[in-house]
Amino acid sequence: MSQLSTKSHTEAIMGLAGAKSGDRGSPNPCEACAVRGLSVCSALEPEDLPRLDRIVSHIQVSPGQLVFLEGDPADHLFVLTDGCIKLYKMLIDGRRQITGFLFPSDFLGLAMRERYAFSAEAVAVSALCRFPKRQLEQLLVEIPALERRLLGVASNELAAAQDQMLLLGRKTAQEKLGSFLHSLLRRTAPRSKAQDRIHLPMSRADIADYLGLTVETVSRCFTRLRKDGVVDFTTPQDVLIRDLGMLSDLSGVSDEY
Amino acid sequence: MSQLSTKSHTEAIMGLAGAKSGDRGSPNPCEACAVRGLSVCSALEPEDLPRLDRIVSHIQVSPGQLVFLEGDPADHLFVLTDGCIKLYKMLIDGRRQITGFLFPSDFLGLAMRERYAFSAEAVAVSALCRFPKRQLEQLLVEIPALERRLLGVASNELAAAQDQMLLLGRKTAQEKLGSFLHSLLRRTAPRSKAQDRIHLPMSRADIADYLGLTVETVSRCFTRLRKDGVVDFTTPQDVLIRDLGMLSDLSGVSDEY
DNA sequence: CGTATACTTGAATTGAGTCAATAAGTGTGG
DNA sequence: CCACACTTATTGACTCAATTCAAGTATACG
Repeated sequence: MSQLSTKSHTEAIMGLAGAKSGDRGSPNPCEACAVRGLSVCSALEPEDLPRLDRIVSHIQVSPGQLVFLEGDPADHLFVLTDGCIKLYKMLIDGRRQITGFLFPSDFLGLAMRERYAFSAEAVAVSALCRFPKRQLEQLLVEIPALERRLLGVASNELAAAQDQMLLLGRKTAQEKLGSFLHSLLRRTAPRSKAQDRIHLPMSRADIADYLGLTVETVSRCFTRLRKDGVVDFTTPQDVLIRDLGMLSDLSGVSDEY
Repeated sequence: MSQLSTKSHTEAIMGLAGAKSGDRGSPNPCEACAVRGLSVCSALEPEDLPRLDRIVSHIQVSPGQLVFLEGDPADHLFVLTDGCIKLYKMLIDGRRQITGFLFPSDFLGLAMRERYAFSAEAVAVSALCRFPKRQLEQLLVEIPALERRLLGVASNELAAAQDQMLLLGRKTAQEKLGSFLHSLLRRTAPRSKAQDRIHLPMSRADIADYLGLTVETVSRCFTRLRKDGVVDFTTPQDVLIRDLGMLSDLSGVSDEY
């Protein structure tokens, strides 16, 4: 288990990244980006997009592949354009806490100083835009709107982190699962056709490590939610929400202001 | 328990704040501020300080008094200059999770959009500088270094939030207490005379709600740490670190990179 | 088609919680 | 200064939600 070694693993991806970047025919891919309007990039005026194109490269990662490892020099920032990424921290004995799942348009790389504070690993086949930190920092100076936007993203992430602390510290296993499904629904439903269906790209073990539980408890709680008529499973990865009211009650948060 | 009402409680303090602000003799108190070099204000050049003085007011809060309540309109940002503040979120049934303790020089008010995402309440008699959000945002536009600094603060807080998620989701009660003492030592020792003593301004109940435990478990774990020779208590609020090595081991984090 | 992997289910165990009592401070007023 | 009430912290006995250990079942894959 060399997961916590301080050796940089970012290089492993860089070759792939270069290849992928070179493959692209379009001279300004940012303009055609599917998540542009949703991500931090929306802070840019159309005429500024080429400046982003100049410093961006594109990488792809397969399930289980690392984007970076906790402790690696934090040389790059990312925007996830497709797939799903998990972020996690580990204790020396292997206990793991997943601190977040990223979905398309999410920004990656805020919680860092000189080195990444957590590891990032692909859950599904994923595509990311990669920005060299130095060059992006230069852009921040030139485009204040981008920095403002980044502060907004950080603010949202901090609020989400506090919700997760409330979940981890004070909710029951059943409530944790309910909250998890509820927040996934809010994040992914807008971009999906079926408003009452959730696809779970991550394993039960990932869900357990995100909620501070074990796989067995996750499985048991899912079964109970199914028996109570709150949800149903087409496959273990595909959830149908049958009673949104009950799910909201379980998640413990009355409603958003 | 009207703790979660959406009515603003900020007004209760504003009268006090005005009085306190008026009391001050100095025309530019920021210049003489004890925590200036440590807080976000250090991003300002000396010649910019008067601009901060123009929009700042000073408030004081007693233990148990609210600075603001979750859901209040987020009209102000703060810098803690003295004392200790706890931040928390609650579930409808009263379960509480403290998401952080603030100490002098800490910034308050990042995790918010239109409304505060958590409540802030004084643990000890505390003094804060209060900045109207609109006016501070204007300053951010004019002083890019301030915005850069704020992004750095947000980055640090996000990293701390992830450490706390690891603690809440995966550490044992004993490890939680060890980590808590260890991080308090790192935060407050540099500013204190005794490098091996920690003062705990918060109650056992606050510590429990911060670590996702009960008061009884906190008490039992403290007793065990004492019996194991890791710490000793002069009073229930004053801890003497007797074996820093053991404490570090317990906290589970090998070391900082 | 066999084998590894992921998920589910059951039985036994346990770490932390709940309930209850005691002890130690803290402050108030006589 | 002491007696009283009140809050905070500690300790003990018992309980339980979630974990651990152990099968079993389904699903994907070479």
